[in-house]
Amino acid sequence: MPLRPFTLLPRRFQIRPFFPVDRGNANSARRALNCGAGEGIYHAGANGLAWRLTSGVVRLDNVSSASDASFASLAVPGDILGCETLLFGCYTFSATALTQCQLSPWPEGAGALAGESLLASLAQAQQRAAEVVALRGGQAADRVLGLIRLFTDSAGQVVLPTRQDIADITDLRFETISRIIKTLERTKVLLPIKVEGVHATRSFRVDLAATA
Amino acid sequence: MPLRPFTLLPRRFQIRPFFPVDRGNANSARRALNCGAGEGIYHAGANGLAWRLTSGVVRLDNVSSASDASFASLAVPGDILGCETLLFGCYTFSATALTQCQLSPWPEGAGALAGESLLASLAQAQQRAAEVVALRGGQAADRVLGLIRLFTDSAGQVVLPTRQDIADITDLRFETISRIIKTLERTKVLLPIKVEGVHATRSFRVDLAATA
DNA sequence: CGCATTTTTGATACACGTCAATCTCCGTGG
DNA sequence: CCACGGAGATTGACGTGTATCAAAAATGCG
Repeated sequence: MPLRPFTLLPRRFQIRPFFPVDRGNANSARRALNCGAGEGIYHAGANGLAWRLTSGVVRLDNVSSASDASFASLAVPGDILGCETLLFGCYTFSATALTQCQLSPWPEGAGALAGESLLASLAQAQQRAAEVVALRGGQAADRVLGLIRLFTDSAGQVVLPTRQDIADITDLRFETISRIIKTLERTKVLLPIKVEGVHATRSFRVDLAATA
Repeated sequence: MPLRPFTLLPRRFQIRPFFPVDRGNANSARRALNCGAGEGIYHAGANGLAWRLTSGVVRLDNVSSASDASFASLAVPGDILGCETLLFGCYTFSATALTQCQLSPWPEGAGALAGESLLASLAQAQQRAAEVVALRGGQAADRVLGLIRLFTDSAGQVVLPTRQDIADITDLRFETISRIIKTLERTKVLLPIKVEGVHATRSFRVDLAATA
């Protein structure tokens, strides 16, 4: 029984993202996909294509019961999402865009499944695993800084996901995240900036040198 | 400057495992490899073969400076280790056997690098990442139970790594691990058993039903 | 047996969790 | 254009699960 996009439950008890979108036709057309922050991309148990993430950051969740989701991993540009669907016919995890995202169907071409390309993806997946593990160890402030580093673009700007998403990734509480980010603002590590279409509390200019 | 196997430093500040073994010749022969618990398999920055783990559990570490190692990930039977060496010419992580381990050179055959097999390894790597992430979230006791579940064989017996290794994996302190395991013994979840060649405090019969 | 390593246990401290109130942002409709 | 309402963010007061420090007890090896 699907819930409507907006429910009475606090966010952390909601069925994670809203998945009203039926991409059935779009999928079979093998077109690139654009997702806004917070949007669901696919749901565990469903079937569909595998994707390569070309921009943005995606959150993957284990979905045990229908109404419960727990953070499993992250994907950043270059990573492959949902490749298990090619083997098992359905997705193992649910995927949600944490920032504006672009995805393209994978594998890209006829010969793409062979050799080097796939090997590189495997190495990249193992690298990613280590990075995500690192976001869940050590002092709270260091975890948040690690996540900020992961989300910051080459121009030194960052669009963060909600405090609750950051909390899920780092295994902290959203109140703790809020306190840490406010402290980073006060110490000039984060400078709030205005970005079109993004919640005012989530976009910053980053000065990681100020952490030292 | 390599340290001798036994140093004055407490274990958690040591260069993680001892890597005196030069496997150069054995490697080029592409023979299967056996490792005892605690033994180093390969070291970050070195070059060598990629491996498929056929039995046991392996710990992977990020090695930043020469004398510092931080937990990065786990590998269990079926997982592929060090595949990045085929691309970059050297290992990204250091690998250490947490239990008795068997490894065989990878890829196994001429055609093994193609298609399904590699795809399955990629899916498996992503699955593993989610499991390791789960070991670093939630209450301390639940993390340890999750790790015990991961190490328990089909016969319901388990050989755990040292308290310090468990602590590194779960991002807890070894004193905390010790307390939790002792409590599990007292509540009959873990029943100490004697296993040949294994430290007495590390082998148990497991009764996970007793946790409920 | 004696010593190094690992584990256990106790006392105490603190980082983060919990609960609850308030505030800010932003979309919606009068 | 402004009032309204809901989601998310902030802040404070207080509690607690683990960390920390220290010392003793087990285990295994030479």
